[in-house]
Amino acid sequence: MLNKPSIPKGTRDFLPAEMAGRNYIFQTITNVFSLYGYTPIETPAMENLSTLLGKYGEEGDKLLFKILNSGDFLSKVPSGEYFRDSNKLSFKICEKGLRYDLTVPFARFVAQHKNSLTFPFKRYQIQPVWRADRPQKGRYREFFQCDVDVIGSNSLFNEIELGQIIDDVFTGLNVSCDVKINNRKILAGIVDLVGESGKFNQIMTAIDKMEKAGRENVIMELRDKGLSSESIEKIMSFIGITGSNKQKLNSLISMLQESEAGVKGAEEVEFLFNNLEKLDLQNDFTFDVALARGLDYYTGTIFEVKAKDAEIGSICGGGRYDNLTEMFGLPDVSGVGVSFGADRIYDVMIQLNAFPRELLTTTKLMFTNFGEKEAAFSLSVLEKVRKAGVSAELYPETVKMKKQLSYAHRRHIPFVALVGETELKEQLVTLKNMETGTQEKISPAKLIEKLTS
RNA sequence: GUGGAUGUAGCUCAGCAGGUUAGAGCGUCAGAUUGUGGAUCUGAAGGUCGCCGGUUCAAGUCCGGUCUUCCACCCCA
Repeated sequence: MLNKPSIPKGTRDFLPAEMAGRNYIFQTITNVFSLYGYTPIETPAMENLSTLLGKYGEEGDKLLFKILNSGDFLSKVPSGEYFRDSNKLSFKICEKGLRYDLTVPFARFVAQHKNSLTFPFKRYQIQPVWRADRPQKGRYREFFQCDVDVIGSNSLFNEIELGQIIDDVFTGLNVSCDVKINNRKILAGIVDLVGESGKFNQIMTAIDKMEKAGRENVIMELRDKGLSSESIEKIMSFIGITGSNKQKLNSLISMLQESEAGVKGAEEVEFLFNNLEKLDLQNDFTFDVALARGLDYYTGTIFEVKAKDAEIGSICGGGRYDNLTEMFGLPDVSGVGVSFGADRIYDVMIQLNAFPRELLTTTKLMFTNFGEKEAAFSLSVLEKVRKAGVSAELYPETVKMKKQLSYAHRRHIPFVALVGETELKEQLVTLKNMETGTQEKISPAKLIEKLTS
């Protein structure tokens, strides 16, 4: 029995119409990346599991796709306990995994190739990543990330540049966004002042839900995690701060006086905003104390971008990581970068109808096919048209005009050249404008002139 | 990973309390004096009712399982 063809949960095929949109996004993004001097790299789809594990937090480890060892993978596993714990067993029989993001493989790449790189190293990387998450709208198991990172520089000018890149990309894509910025040092300072440093990660994931779940739920979650009422109240007084970016920063700096890290973080954010303000940015940049982000490796600035007019999670996110390459044997190299989620950006742009109409057009001119002799003449004109840089094609079969024109119509081909018996005799073509419906009989030279002007 | 929904023609959905040939709209294809699309009219094709199993004389309709998609949680692009 033949089963219906299918693909794994959370993966997708892309039709030509979808690829047009996706490539438009990739092109816009790469153009911006190279405009700022970033160069591309690629890394393998799979990494050694040891490279991936322990970088994304407990939750992240669970979401890694593991790859079963080849050959007789059970032969080396001691019998007994391993066969009662599938999680434990999985690490025994899987040495490789699919990458979960592009940042960790990048850190590995930098540590591995440090001698061939020039620092500060600016790279971009556009490749798919995989997460064994349960799929939902805007959440896939295979999706593309477009990463830009600078590594080997502590300067906050890198952060400013990333802010500009974010602004340029989304302006170019015609999607208006809220760009939220915070700094992990501020959060560390807060947790420190509260005296709950041991619960840093737990507190992070709780307060990250401020916007989505609301104040009450965050308080409840913190209580569930064993924080005292005083601690909770103190935390809430920090993350509940309101006002303009400047006002929030000012009050925060005074509240954080006792924490060196906290003040440092606030000053970094202040520096960032002071500089961003001077730039001509199209999107909204706001300082959000409740922005935490789940990934373990962030240590400084963190970014998160949401589309203003669409219901979907974040479409871009990132931050600074001071110790990631250290895990691969290269200490004291700080990096910062952001990742654009191409698939979600695509979904947003579909929702907002933000794709330019011309995307649908692949061929500008189609020659109709009236018969062998006429088509042969069309072929000679076609050659010249293409040499002039106009994408054009000949309808391959001699079928009814109705069918040929309807084909052109459906493919959004804007011009059709009708070459029939009379045109062949006169060595002319009838150029039809498919939008207005008007047509005129002109020479091949004139045709090219019209289409290239 | 936890909890909850969904699944009927290419698409969006109907299908009355289980009962004979499963419907509509849109789309597709073919025609409306043989060189003209997007409008109209006529007609046609197209469905293992997600899949497997069970209950029943009888299941798209009930039950169980499974897969998919979606929603919440978790987390994130």
